[in-house]
Amino acid sequence: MRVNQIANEIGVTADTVRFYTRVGYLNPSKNPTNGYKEYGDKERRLLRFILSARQLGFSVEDIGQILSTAERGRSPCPLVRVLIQQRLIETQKSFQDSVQLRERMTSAIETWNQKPDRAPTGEMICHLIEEFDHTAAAVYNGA
Amino acid sequence: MRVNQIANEIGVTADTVRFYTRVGYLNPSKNPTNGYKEYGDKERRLLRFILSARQLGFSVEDIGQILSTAERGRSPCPLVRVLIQQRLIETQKSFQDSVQLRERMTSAIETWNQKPDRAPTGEMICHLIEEFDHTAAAVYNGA
DNA sequence: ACTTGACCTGTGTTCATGACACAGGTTTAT
DNA sequence: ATAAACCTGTGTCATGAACACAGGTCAAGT
Repeated sequence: MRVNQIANEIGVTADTVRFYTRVGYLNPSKNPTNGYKEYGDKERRLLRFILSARQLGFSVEDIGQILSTAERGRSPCPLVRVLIQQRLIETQKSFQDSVQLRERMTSAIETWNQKPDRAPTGEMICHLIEEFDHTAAAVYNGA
Repeated sequence: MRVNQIANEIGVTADTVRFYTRVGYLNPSKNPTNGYKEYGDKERRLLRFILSARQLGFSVEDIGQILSTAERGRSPCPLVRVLIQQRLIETQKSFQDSVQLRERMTSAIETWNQKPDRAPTGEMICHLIEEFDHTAAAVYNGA
């Protein structure tokens, strides 16, 4: 099985398979006649596992730790339970960041509907952006 | 004004100031005796503008376009109105991604509370992750 | 046997946005 | 003068792949 075959079978791009190979999580054998990498059952199982873990928000490095724990025959489950808590916190944060950014953006768009375009001056580059920031700061300060 | 002074005054790190200098948005003069960069009023205004725009979700490249439009004396406002719509779409997407990931994560954590740790086998690396993925796929398929 | 063209491969590079490392210069205190 | 503390610019690193590209392979046609 070569890189494109396994990629198609699992439903990812060849570049993704190459990436996980490059970082050492997949260890295909090498066809000596042409140097092509040969992926087998073990790699298929590993790749599926990697994708499942990615779906759950584990980082590529997390997965490396999980895999190497398992390789040593130890249960990776305790580590997995710890790591997902950390990743959940990060996800909450990126969720909150997205919410707040979205609020700022929609608020700006609405405000800008009432405002004209204006050429830049020595003081202002884009009055929409600069004035909105003042407004937002004022709101934030409770003014 | 040197890099740390302007950075402290505006409330960012010196590395951030260096970054915007490197990409050419800030053009400090150079002290010929020691090679240090000298930031002045113009750079302070520019830096503030850059940060305001970043707060609104514009990418660094967006800001480059906005700045170069303004430099040519043209109003950047129409561009700004277009760009923020595009960035808003991306923000919505990252918001949705965060929500869905969070759901998967919390659902996994809850499920895992009922499950024991287990050592890896030839078939399984981490039964928590692999079994959760089956479950999730089944739910998704309406089973 | 040979050639053409289509497809495939591995390796190196790029993306975004700063943070970090580091060798050397500068300022302050002694 | 000297030592310590601090500052500077430049170069590299980080994520998780996607992309570029030179060359290899393989089937079809001649």
